[in-house]
Amino acid sequence: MVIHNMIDAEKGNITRADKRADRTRRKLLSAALEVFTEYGLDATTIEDITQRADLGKGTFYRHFQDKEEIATCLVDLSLNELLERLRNVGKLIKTLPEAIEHLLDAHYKFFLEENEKFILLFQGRLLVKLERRISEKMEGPYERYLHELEHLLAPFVGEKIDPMKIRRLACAVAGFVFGFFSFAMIGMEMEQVESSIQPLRQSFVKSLSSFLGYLPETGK
Amino acid sequence: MVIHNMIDAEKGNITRADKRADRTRRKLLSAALEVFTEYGLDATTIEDITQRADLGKGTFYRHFQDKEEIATCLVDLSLNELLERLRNVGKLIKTLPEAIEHLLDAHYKFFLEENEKFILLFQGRLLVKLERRISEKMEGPYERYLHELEHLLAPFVGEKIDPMKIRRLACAVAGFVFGFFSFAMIGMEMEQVESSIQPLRQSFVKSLSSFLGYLPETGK
Amino acid sequence: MVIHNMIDAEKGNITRADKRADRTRRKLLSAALEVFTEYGLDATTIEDITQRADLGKGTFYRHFQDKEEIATCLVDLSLNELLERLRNVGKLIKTLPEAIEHLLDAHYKFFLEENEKFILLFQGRLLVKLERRISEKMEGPYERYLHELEHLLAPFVGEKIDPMKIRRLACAVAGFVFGFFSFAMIGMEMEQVESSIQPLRQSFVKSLSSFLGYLPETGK
Amino acid sequence: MVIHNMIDAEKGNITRADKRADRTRRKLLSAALEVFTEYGLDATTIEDITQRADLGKGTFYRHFQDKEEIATCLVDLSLNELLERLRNVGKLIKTLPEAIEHLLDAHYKFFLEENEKFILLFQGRLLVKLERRISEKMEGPYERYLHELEHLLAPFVGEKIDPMKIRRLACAVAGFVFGFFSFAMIGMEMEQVESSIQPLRQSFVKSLSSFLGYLPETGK
DNA sequence: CATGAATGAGATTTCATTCAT
DNA sequence: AATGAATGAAATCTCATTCAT
Repeated sequence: MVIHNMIDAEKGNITRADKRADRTRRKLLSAALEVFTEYGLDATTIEDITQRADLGKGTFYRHFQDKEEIATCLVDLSLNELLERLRNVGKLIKTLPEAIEHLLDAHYKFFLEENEKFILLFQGRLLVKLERRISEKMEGPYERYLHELEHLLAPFVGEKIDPMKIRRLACAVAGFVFGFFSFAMIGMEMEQVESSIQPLRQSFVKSLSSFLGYLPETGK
Repeated sequence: MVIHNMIDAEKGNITRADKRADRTRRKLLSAALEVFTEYGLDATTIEDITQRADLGKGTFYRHFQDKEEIATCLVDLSLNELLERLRNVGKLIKTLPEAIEHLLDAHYKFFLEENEKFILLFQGRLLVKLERRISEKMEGPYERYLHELEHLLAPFVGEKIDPMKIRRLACAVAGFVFGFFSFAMIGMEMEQVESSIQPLRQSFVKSLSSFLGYLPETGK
Repeated sequence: MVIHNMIDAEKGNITRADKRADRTRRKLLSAALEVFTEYGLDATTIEDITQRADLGKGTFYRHFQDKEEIATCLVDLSLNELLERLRNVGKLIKTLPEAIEHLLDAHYKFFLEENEKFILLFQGRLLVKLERRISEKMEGPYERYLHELEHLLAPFVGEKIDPMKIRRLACAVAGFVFGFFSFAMIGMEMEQVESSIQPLRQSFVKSLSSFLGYLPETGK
Repeated sequence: MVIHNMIDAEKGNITRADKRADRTRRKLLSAALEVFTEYGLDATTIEDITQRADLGKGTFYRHFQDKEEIATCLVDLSLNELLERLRNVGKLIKTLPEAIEHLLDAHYKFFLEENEKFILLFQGRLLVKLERRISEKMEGPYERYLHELEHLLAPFVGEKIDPMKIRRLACAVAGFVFGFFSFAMIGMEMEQVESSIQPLRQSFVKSLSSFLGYLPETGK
């Protein structure tokens, strides 16, 4: 640590080396997302990742401890991105059906646009219940995601509502979108998936709203 | 197969050796289901399976080519079991809502009773989109399952209905149950899952029925 | 486990497979001793060992967890062999000088005959103070060896003697033989080592005896 | 080395850069001694050294070719330090027992005061017999050390004495101190080691003196 | 038919060394 | 002169698969 760098550090400056390392880290993450989607989390080797990133094998270990860590990191990033969209309510939302509709919309748009991230999240979901060691790190993000879903729905539900009911609602929303997508991907082409979800979404919104005791007349 | 056995076979006799082999095969399948559920399909080794089955490692290869084969076999068996229940309509069903309700019921009862099989099927689902090599064998059963779902729903839908709509319906049913379960398993205890799905199911039935243009008054 | 084997097990029989495994284990141990002596504990790779033993790389891991384990095992075996010789007092020993002489003799004969084992034990000695993780397993044998030395010397020392003094004596005996050998091996040819230790031994015996307050006249 | 520095060098000047480089080199040596003692020569990585020295990894290679070189360098420095003490005879020494006593004293004081250096020298000793590649560089210092020991002892021994006997004596002195320390470190606390060597030393002096035919009466 | 010891291909992981800054 | 990110050779280790018994 020469004085020059110390000054940098004090200033909170980012050195050139830091920038380079950051670029490398991003290259690894993006390569990993690609190959995880193509070959599957388990089937992917570290070398698959570094080769795709056009980096040396050893470089991976400078940035991540193991495959698990990069996977958890990607799941976290992807869920954050998804949550960002969920939070980002464009038009004014006043009623519960509107809220549910927005959440479903945001999900399926995200999954359609970021197909790779959907596949990653779907795979990550699976690991949560298996391999105890991983789930500790991995379960966190999904828990957080579910909580946030509840948090986004809560304001549109009467305060007297059983919190358990909101949790069910959140599971239903998340489960429906993930599940439908996962099966639609077997039975249909990508374009069909897109056009299929639209009409289903509407009836799903209605049924979930009424499940929470929503009466269209009153708006509550 | 010595000549002795061939003669037996010709006679249609089942030798003692055959019975023993069959018992061994079943032990392997049941052990595999257990460990696949505990450690995950990929993380499970052949030795995990044979150890759980209290058999020698070599024995595995006498009955299955590799892990893939036993996994596909288990998926197939489990889906058959599920389909058996779906087909097995107890009470008289006349309307579409009744049909959907029955399917949802049968699914979630199966998943609750046979939790291990749900986890297996969920894992298998995943592989279909990944690891090209496996999916060839694995995709079949899921396709068949989806077809059968459509087949079971078709009679309750007007003939003029777009077949695509039925496919969507099947995906929605399958997706909803799989997805809801998968998320419910993070957010709730097993007993809560059970009590949670009940009320949701009803509103889901309604929304899917209306999606297919079902009018309660007419019963069509 | 077929009935046949169960009977074997009950009888305490050793199956043919067991015998084969045992032969392999011994091959590994003997190969490891060789290469550890030639290249050094640290410089030796697992493959060096298996190649020397003319076995597959994987075979090593059937029998030992890692290099550490096989090294500790060898140290243990070698120390046992050495201790066996120490215990095995041929001629009648009545006085302390005779006892010390016997111990020194037994040591240096062992080291001359089993040069490889000396080098191994010397290397192992080193590890005890380093790499905490290893020392836990490795320290045991050397402790035991030191204790046994004390145990062998005790009867020839008056009971009133401070136990600390016996410990010092044991350290002196062990230290002298190990140390002298280690330096003699730099400065001399093997034959010279042999002829060198003889005269030194005698004066060493005398000095150690007198250190413990032994008076030649009284025999105590 | 830019021209500017060359001119300085010609002038015999020491530039600021030179001083800085020297400080860095010393930091590396002292860090290496520490970690070699803690983790062992082989287990230590270059990064362990530079991290301890709070320097960049690349800096190491500016000062030393590899781990071997810094290790050999440290062994050499430590042996020089030890030899310096051996040469530095405080009080007048006239007889062989006095000479031996002084040498033993100097050794064990050095080892007690500079415990790290003892561990290093002990490790280095080991490498001499192993790892052919290293020993070439490493053997030198130990040879030199042994020679110097002989050289220091020679004047107190009759000229007619077989030079082989002196070599044995040197080996015995070095071996005893190294060996005793190494075992004492297992069996005792550091303070005990200190108090233990004192009485042993005296009887050892006597035995070695008489081994060389020294008769107390004559002083020769 | 059942066994489990042996195998080696291939994955993970470490670390000495280089090099652009 | 000092740095530390990147590298890939070489080590460790796992596990599907074979095969003699």
